[in-house]
Amino acid sequence: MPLDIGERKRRAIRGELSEVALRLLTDRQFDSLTIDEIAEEAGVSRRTFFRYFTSKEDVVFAFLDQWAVRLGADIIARPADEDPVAAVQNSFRQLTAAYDDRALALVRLVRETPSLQQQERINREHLRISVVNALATRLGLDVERDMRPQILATIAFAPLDAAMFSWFGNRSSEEVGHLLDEALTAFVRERDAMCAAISKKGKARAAAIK
Amino acid sequence: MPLDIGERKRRAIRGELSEVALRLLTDRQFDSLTIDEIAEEAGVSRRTFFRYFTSKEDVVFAFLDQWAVRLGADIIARPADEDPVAAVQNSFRQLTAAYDDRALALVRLVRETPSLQQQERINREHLRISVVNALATRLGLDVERDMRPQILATIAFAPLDAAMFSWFGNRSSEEVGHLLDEALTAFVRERDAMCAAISKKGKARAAAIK
DNA sequence: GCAATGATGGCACAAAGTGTCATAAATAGC
DNA sequence: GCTATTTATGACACTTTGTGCCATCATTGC
Repeated sequence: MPLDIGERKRRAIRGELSEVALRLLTDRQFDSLTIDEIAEEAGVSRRTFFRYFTSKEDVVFAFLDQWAVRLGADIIARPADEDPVAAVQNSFRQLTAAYDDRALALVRLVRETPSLQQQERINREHLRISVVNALATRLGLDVERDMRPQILATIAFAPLDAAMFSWFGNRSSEEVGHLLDEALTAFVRERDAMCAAISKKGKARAAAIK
Repeated sequence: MPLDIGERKRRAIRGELSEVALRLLTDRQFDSLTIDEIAEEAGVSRRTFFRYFTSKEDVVFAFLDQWAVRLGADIIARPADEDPVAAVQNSFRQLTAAYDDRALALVRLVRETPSLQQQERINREHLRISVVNALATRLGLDVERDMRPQILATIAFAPLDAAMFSWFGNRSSEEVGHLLDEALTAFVRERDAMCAAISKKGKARAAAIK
């Protein structure tokens, strides 16, 4: 049974509302748009709006809904012998390829709206949690007791974070794909430097951390 | 001139307000506490409250005010030949040692209050940005153009994130210091595994990421 | 057809957060 | 010590968010 009818309808309305909101926002400040306005334009009541979205911020990110789910699935589906960090990064690359026009509108909004920056953080957190769970599955570890998936996910996400930070920050005019490339390059370089330092200093450094 | 008198006073009032708020919250839900109540208890008007805090969430984290600044300074002050990641982690260790009772009350609140979880995220982000800047200073890099400080900061923060995630999540009853130890152990293990994998597979893996 | 279930709209309401202005307090200059 | 100027506060009104509640309407099953 692929999505019962009710769920389909619900998704459609959510999509409709989010589309209306983004359209109204094309040349405006996020704060200046009220929910009453969105609701009226979409032909529903404000009360109904809040049955589909928990907050005004929520509606802007609606179209990223399924990302976390897909990313997790992709990671699990990767070849079992692939390095975990590489698996995450390759899966994520696929996902960013799906960025569409709405993403660009979104970036402008996020840049100039603190409350949307928060929402973006939540979004990324969801993505991260999804990655953590996927890695735990891959490695056969229990997320509740073992911190390794957490650690690996954070490390694998480092380039993504750097790229996003730049994109939503002072380099929003550049291609996100290009920024990600740059971040991955920096990642590889730092990782290799770190490894080189370790193999040289060895136990001395391990002791220093402790 | 160490802090003009006005700034001192301002800090004192902020501290007072935050203390009152935390006291009122000892056995209550965060949402059930109104700003009117805090203001009245502290003997100021609601309008004045909002001159010291930008939001209700803000007041809970007030006592962490200077952490980011201190952490950044600590990192810069570390021996120049110390490994960057180790420098961050050692500095952070010092900071967590300063966790006091208020931190425990805070954990309970954060656990059961979504809006505080957001604030906590923002807090951690500030900490991270502070680390990024400190690392850039240390390495003589420009944060605007070079992503390496970002990458390094994220990697160095991985154990912290893991520890915090557990602490604010399902292991809030344990010592945060202990959780951090555990995270650092996991970090070292994964880092070493990563390095070992690289030195073995070498270029094959670098190509796979690309 | 009819009953039950669920979605919607309208209303009222609490609370957050902001603009504005009058007043009180602190500070500087003389 | 007195006045002028700046700065913090309080009071009030206002917009908006988000929620509880209930009557109404549509959908579905029988």
